[in-house]
Amino acid sequence: MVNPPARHPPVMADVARAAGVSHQTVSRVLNDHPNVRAETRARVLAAIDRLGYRRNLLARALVTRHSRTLGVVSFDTALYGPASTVYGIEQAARAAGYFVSIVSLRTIDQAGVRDALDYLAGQSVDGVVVVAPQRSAASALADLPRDLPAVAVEGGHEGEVPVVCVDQVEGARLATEHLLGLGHHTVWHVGGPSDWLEAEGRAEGWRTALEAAGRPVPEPLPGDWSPRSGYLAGRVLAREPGLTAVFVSNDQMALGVLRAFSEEGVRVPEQVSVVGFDDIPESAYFSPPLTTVRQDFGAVGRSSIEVLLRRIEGSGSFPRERLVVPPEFVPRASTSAVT
Amino acid sequence: MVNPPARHPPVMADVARAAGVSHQTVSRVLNDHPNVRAETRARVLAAIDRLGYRRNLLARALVTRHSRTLGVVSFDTALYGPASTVYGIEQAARAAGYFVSIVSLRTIDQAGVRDALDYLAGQSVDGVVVVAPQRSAASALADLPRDLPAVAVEGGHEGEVPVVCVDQVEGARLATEHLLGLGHHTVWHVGGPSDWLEAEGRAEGWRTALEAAGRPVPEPLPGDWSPRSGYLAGRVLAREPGLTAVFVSNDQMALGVLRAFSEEGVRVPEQVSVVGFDDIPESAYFSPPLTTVRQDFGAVGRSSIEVLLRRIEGSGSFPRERLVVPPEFVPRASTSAVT
DNA sequence: CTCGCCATTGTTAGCGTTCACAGTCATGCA
DNA sequence: TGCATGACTGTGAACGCTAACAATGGCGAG
Repeated sequence: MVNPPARHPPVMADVARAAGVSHQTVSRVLNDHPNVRAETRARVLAAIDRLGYRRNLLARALVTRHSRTLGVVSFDTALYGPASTVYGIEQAARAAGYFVSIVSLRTIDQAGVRDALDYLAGQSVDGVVVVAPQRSAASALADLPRDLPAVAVEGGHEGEVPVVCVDQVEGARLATEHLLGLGHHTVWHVGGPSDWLEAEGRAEGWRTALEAAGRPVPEPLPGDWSPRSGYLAGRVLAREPGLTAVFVSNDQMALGVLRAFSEEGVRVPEQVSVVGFDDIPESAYFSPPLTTVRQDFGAVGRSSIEVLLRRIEGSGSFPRERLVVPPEFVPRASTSAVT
Repeated sequence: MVNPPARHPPVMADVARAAGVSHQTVSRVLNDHPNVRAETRARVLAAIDRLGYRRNLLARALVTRHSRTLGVVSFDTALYGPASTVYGIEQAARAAGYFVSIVSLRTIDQAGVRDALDYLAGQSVDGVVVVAPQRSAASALADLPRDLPAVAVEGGHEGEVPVVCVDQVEGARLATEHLLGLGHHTVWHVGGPSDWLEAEGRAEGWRTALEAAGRPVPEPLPGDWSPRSGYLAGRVLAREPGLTAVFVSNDQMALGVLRAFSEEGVRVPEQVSVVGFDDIPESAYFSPPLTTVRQDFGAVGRSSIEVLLRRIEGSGSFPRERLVVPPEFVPRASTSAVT
């Protein structure tokens, strides 16, 4: 007795033989083609079930030219922001029936992003999401393969690539106006790395809010997102006479500022009010609990996939797009009115 | 004049024509086959370069039966631990020339893990890494498709699947012995969710250390990794007479404990010493900076890929494997000797 | 001088699917 | 009764690559 189709997992032809139909009919059943007799369909499904057949997506992708895989390029996904964004993207993509292939960059620069995109293109992804918060990364998107649908998250508006982002400027404005509303004469700022678009947007929102209120704009202190850089900035700020309010560009640095203030005997919020940005899970338990601005990473992920799939599945060209997700102000105990 | 191979990107046959050789020779050049004349190789490479040819990995995978893609299944990659682990895995996999396709589970249970594995198997991944810190997830690995190489990270020792993990028991022992060494009579414990293997290991290490020293073992307080649950536990602990030392199962909960102590007027480390676990980037800037136990997620990622690739690329069977990465004790300011 | 070997190259046949195009058969209508 | 119609099914040819084998030609050994 000849060994049937042992060794390898069953293929469509095996199912066809078992069901007494042609492989094409099996394909039709699998693809929900309408013109299949109910009885035939049942027989095929039974055979599929009996043999434990699973369709080979590689072969399918080869002929359809669609891999149903999306590429994601991101900077250091161990960080809270990128990790949350990628998580949101993955959830949305899988819900839409797409696989997600990820490339996480250790350092970000134009060449790195381009290499990553090349790498993914070689894998025949149907499209890519680039979490490109740095100016240098954003510019790598400008010379993207013409036929590879892409969307940038938190990116700049270079080229034709659509962008999904949280309104950083608005978030910073909310934070700054909150502080001004509490009676603070002006607000100091600890910024993020200069080539990050998010840092830029937050600084811009802070500055505009101050200018709109006709207040002096202090020289911002530099930071690199790390608690340590916030701590260093905090040491400096603690010695600044007349300081009553600080807007820090992210929560981790704000933690460093709080730590420095605590060491220097500056009481928060009694003497100085502090606002952060991001609302990481820890912020509500800082000492004191940190007033901050929350970003809805889930919404960003969902929107970016939505935009991307529209370009992949829809045909024709699309207008330059820029989708802005609103931030949410989260008041806590690190801010108070001037007495 | 006939339009050469426009429209679609060039394929191997186009390169062959351009170089005046057969497609098989092009294939040989691409695969570094030795028997190709240097001059021919150069001509082919020139043609590849000129046409901008990129080999279609899908077609290659179809015939070689190797996709050079690894699947990663993980629980909520927005969390620090899983995010760091997945980051390490991705770095190691890409360095080895593999793509990484990720499935991030919102909730974890046996069915979820099995579905994820099915999903990935359907994509013809060459192997999977399961970041399965829960008992329920680990058991889903027991009935894995026989022919799909797999490795569990932080998993149990069910089935034949090799495991890579940080030595949680040892880490907890280090933390507990550190506290006992400072003169504390006993150490309280805030634990993680009961079905997490990491929580279990940490509780075990804590308990054994106490028992080995002949000290009383207080009833551990329950937690769910969140700062909030740590805070709630902290409220209870603050009222515990005679309490001088607490080992908290992760840094986020430790933050909650610190917050509760601060609110209740319990001074750390003067009155109570606190030790966490994980060493998240924020820990060094808590008030006070947190003594904790660091896990080397990069090493875990590298090791898991190493083990997995050995099974994919090597042939034959392998012994049941369990690779343990040592933790590192990080002393900071939240612990001090009993006065 | 002839044979066999080896380096090099080409030819053919898949991998497992979908697509395009034919068939077959029952039905409805003239 | 004949024939167009539409529902259903089958056949062959891609998709772009690698594997297996065949063919070619140059060279040294016998």
